[in-house]
Amino acid sequence: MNLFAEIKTLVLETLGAMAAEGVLPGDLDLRNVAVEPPRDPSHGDMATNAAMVLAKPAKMNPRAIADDLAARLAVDDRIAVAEVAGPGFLNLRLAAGQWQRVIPAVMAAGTDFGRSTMGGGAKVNVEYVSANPTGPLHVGHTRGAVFGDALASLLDFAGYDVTREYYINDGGGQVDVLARSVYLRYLEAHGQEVAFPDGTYPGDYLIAVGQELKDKVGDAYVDQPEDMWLQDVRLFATDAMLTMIKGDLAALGVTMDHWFSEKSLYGTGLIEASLKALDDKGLIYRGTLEPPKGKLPDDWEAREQTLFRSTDHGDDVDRPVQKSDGAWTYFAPDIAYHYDKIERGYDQLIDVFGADHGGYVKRMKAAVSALSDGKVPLDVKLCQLVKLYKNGEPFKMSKRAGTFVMLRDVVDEVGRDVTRFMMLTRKNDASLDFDFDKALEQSKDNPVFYVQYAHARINSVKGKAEIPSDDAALADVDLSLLKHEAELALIGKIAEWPRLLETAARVHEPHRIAFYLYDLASEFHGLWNRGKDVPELRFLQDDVEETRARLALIRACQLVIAAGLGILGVTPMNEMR
RNA sequence: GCACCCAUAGCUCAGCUGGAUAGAGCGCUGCCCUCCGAAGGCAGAGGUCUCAGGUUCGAAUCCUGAUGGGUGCACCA
Repeated sequence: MNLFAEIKTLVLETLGAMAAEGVLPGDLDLRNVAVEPPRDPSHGDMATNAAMVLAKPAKMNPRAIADDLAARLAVDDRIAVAEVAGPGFLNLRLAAGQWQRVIPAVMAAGTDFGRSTMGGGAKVNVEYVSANPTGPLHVGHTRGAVFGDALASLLDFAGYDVTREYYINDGGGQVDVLARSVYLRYLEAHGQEVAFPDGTYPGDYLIAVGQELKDKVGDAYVDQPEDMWLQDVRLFATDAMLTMIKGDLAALGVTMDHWFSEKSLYGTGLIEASLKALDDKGLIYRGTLEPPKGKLPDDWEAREQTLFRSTDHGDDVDRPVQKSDGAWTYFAPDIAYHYDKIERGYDQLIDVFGADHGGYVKRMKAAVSALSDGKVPLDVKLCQLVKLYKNGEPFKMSKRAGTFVMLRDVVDEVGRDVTRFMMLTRKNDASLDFDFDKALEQSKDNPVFYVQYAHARINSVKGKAEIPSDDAALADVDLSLLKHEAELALIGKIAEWPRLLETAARVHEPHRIAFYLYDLASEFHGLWNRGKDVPELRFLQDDVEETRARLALIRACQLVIAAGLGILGVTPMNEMR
């Protein structure tokens, strides 16, 4: 149940009736008509801008429309008062008992309350993480992993058919580097002294892989030429890295539906097919790019290449798909990969990248637009970097010194739930400060704790109640007993959930859920605190019926918290002592 | 030089795709804490939403330009 949607439907139907009677023109665009909570509660329960939005196209005075609409809406049982304010706002006050209806609706739906059909089962592919298979995941990947995973869950909750996907960059030169690095560790396992020249990965995590390679092949590759072992070691090493990455993701609670290998694009004709699809649209040509403006790279020289006319689809310059020696650029397999996604029948594509990949957004969108004839939208979400702190002091990390903070380090330190929630306490395109100490602090300034605490506290109250407090026992409470302004404020917040969820899903912003949960928890704690000064507001009363009504209220609150945390991938806590 | 992202309270940030008197936490000031969980509570001060134009009934939100910060910019993945 979504009260806002219900009332909006009522408004739209009423406008339709007015059009049918000739009071309003028949061909009005109603898409901008909104029914929203007013910023100032004294304005009523809901407000609609209908009269103001329609005044101009209808060539009518907004107040005239509003007056007529108000009179008609007031007839409905659910509306107590409809009054025109300001230039033509229509403020609605709902009849007694309307808000309270949300509570049995939550109780009946449980943590499925707020599930939406807005997605209509449309197929959406969310690609995230996609880190190179050359080492364990670090903090930067962690944010992308949490963001992508929560976004996928959010879309699922909103009625989309979601696929979570990881693109394995196992086709390029960096896996050769990985293989050589593992080979050095392999020699080391055989007792040789080795040095790690520039362009190899010196990380300790490869020691075990070198040992495993030794266990598998013995000394067969020792002192052998590279072309004899490279191919096999490459396979062995990327497998080991993928196992490691999957383990890292599992520690975060992330499970992919599909792992797509870049390597699988080669030799299968997929790259050729995707480029032919572009060629058939006249978007591939041989040409020479203009040198970039500003300062030229020292070794710049004009070269004829095979180019994709991405400027036809919104890019700034055309992009090479083939190097001058005929080999593919990295962009070519990316085109083929997205071509494959389109061919697999997705209605929408979402890519989650690190902010440092912002430069590729336009060309990827151009490719998808061209390949799908503009039919499949691609949304690219960029995640800004995470700055680590400890005790308020910046926690330095340096790639050079190898003191990179890994996903495992974070999860081991603060736990999966805290990691996930904290990663969503900021909009994806804003950088995020992550303080190891604050993340574990049990106080109001720690949003994870504050939300979890609300959930646990509700459990505590239920335990203290001396009457049955399970959901079945609370199914028939007298909701008219919930009438205090502080109780109605909590009910109102609960009622916002379905609406908030759809907004978050529409704009692909899971952080809105984290902020909402904080607000909801805050509303609950506020009601609790009111009970200090106003004993009649305490949840447990001598009067059984009053107690039951309040238990139902806070149970509904608890269920929405659990539903929201579920989307974020955070486990609700029943006890935090 | 170009593109993208960002600019909101002293600090860190929200702001429901254009709505009414711009919000929260921290910090600050004052009061309160024998009470269902005080790992606090209540109240208050604090803003030309970077600047200048524009669009309209109405702009923190959309457009243009400027300033300041971040990121990326021919065959590297």
